[in-house]
Amino acid sequence: MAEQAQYEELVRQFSAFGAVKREMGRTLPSDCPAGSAAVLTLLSRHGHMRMSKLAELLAVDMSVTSRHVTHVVERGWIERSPDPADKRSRILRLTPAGEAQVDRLSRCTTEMLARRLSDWTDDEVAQLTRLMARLRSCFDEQSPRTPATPAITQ
Amino acid sequence: MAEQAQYEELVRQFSAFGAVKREMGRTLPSDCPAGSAAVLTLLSRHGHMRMSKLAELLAVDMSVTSRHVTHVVERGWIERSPDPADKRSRILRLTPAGEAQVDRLSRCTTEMLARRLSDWTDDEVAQLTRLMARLRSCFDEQSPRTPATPAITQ
DNA sequence: TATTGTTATACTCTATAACTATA
DNA sequence: TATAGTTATAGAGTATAACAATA
Repeated sequence: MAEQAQYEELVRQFSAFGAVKREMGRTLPSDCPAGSAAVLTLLSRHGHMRMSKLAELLAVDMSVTSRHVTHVVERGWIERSPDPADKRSRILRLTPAGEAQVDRLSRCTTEMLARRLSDWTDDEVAQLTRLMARLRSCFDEQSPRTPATPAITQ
Repeated sequence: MAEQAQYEELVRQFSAFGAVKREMGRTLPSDCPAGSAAVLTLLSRHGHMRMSKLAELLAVDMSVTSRHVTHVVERGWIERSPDPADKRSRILRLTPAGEAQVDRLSRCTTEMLARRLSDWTDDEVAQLTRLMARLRSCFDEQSPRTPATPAITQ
């Protein structure tokens, strides 16, 4: 349990993080904004899934997910096929072109981070990653935005 | 210098951080969105300053700063007076009502963080704060958005 | 001419609510 | 009735460019 001044400083860093996000965004291809990149990355990492699952991983409303997915489908990077088991659902899956795009994105962001964080050690990068992951998990739990399906752990 | 897989994981956390930001935003008063809160916090921390300085601290374009400031001025939280030394400039200063609002915001976000991070130690909070500050500094330097005034260190 | 700041316009991301189709 | 997904609408945040006033 930390003190008020510490929390205020943390909030300040949260706010300033926007600049990092925007700078990351500038390195992305112009036809692949951050929302699309997130969709592709998650599908690459977790494999095919339904809209609702993707919305949960993105931690945004399904209406938002739907728009991102439409954008990505229009570019041929993922396919959206009906789920035979439940005709309301649609299964999302990366196309070969989508996998190529994921590679491009990965190279793109990796190079930029390698440049920006050239004086960070492996361990420092890992620490930041771990702390941010933990932070997110603390904001996931007991959220008013908890999805219908309770306690999905991967 | 870290490896590609590590960077990809870090990028994933960057992307997911949006959920934290949005949850933070939900605790703010409805007439004080994140942009306004950032303006107030920076003025409280650094004292009165000009638009250009505030834009630099916010790390956004001055046009964006101008809109946020207008919103905050309209609510009576800061005053925007002409700079006698340079009639193009305007000096921004918290009003007493603004200071009260800063206190409200601080209590608000502090309580929320104390609730969310109840099982974090002081040291862990400090670590995350430090790493995020360093991250930001790595993205500030040599940025294409470097402001006209070179190397302002507080 | 260059700089400070404002405004107009456009784009991205997000949520809420209304809707369709299926369970 | 309830759930999966889409679409319409609205709001916040941002950047670029054109502009006014001053240096």
